[in-house]
Amino acid sequence: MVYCYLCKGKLMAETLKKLDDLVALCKRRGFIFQSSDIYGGLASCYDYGPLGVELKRNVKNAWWKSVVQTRDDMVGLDCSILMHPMVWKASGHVDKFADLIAECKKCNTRTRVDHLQGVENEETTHHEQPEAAMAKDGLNDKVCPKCGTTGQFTEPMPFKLMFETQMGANVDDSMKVYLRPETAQGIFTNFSNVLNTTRLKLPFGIAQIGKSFRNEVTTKAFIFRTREFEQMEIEFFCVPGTDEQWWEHWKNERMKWYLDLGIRKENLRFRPHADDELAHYAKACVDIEYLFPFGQGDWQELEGIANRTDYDLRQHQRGMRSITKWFENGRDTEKTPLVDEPDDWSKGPLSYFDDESRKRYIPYVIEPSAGVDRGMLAFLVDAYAEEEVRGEKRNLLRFHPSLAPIKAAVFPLVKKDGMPEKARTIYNELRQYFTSFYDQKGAVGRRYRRQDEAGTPFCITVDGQTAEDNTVTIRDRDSMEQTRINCDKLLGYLREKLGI
RNA sequence: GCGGGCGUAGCUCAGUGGUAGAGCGUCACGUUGCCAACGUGAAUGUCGUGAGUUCAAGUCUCAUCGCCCGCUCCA
Repeated sequence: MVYCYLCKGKLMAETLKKLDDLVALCKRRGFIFQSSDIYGGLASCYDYGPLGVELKRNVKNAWWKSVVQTRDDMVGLDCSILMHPMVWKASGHVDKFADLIAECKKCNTRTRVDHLQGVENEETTHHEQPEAAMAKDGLNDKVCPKCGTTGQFTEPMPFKLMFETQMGANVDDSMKVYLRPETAQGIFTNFSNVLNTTRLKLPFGIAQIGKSFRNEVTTKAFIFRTREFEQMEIEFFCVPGTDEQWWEHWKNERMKWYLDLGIRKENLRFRPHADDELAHYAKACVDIEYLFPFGQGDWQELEGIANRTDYDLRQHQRGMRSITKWFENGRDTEKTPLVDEPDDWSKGPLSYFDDESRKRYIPYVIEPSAGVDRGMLAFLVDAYAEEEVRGEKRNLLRFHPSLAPIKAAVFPLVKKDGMPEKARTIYNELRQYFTSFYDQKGAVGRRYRRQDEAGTPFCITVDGQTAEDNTVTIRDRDSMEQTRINCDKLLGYLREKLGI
């Protein structure tokens, strides 16, 4: 009858059927608000409210603890959002994030030019030659994937997928810079810094959590795909040849993380990328997907685990050597080509010297890259439940204790006989160890239900018996059952149950 | 960007050209003896925004912003 996040016991209650119900709850309880709400909102931007910010922080902390604090082979990093524009040239984003899109005049469907199927040639519309792709003639033999009409396309138009801004207050003398479209590149550019300061040896990884920005063509479904979003990324550097086993390692580690935090197994799956779907840098990639309640139910990516090989470090070696060219081109990043890779690239400035094999090489990289916001959405969706209790509906969020925004709420049963004072004393002690909440207003039943909707695992109630034997009741969110415990043992009991 | 739906109190929604509403929630006081109790009272509205038509617009028209669904897109 009772669902248990530890044993994955059967869930009797109704789960979330449509996103709307969750959106309403998020607003009602202060998890997530529309950005700039009083101005009519700004599309696909969201703000995290009092409960949401706690949940989001808990998600990030759980990740950090899992991949950094409890491992010997991982360290953390926090890079700036603005980076040297040539970073994005080297990574390929400046070129690849300027997609060309053409619109079918017949059905108004927009399609990426390089995705259009034609009669012949496969690479003519590749990004390296935007001018060639721009030629409208090149689309005359292309077929619209929607309506099947041939050659009825508008001029290809470039889509800028990176946010641009200027650095320097003097507009005439300012430089175009980009808001990072991923946190990964900050890790690559600090690879040698970390190597030189930590005495780490391969294999080791660097983790980072932070905001990234992408001008997505379309956004989707509440906080699932937004243009400003937060990432949790790992770049795990390993000896070439061991990359496949480390890829397997991280695949399993990351899936386990979601399961350990209470997401139901049947709502998670791996989805390997097909060869033609792989990004330009990747040798292999698998997504961890969650069954979201968009529409009729939709498997969508939570996280991708990619084998990036030695692509990025090699690219940055080229980028480093292209800086002179960049100055010569008047700091025009788009017009500065990367210099060619020398023959001895494996001994370059971002290479690694292996003491055991006495060899120098560029490490391979496994990248588990997760979206904080969409992960949070998955935790919310999976925790959402509606139950019927004595003919009344009970809404609750069955968060794993370590994710719950509030760990414990403390109530006096009624507002008299010294109960509020005792309850406050308990509250003041608990709040030093974890987020706690005090409430004395209205009927105790109502207070319990309010905490159910916030996902608070435990409610502690001071009642008439407390004055006699110093015991209080602990009410469990999921089972609604109460147990009595001595106040002296309360903190220890809760810390054990909460894993804190 | 296309097509469909929607936007009225914190939430869910009613209101088809003539005084801005309900339920729930919130707050105060009273009551209280463990699951959204009860009584009394109270606060809360740019009717998404801006124009237009009209004696009169939440209601009709146009534009615009936002959300949901389906496409498209998601290196």
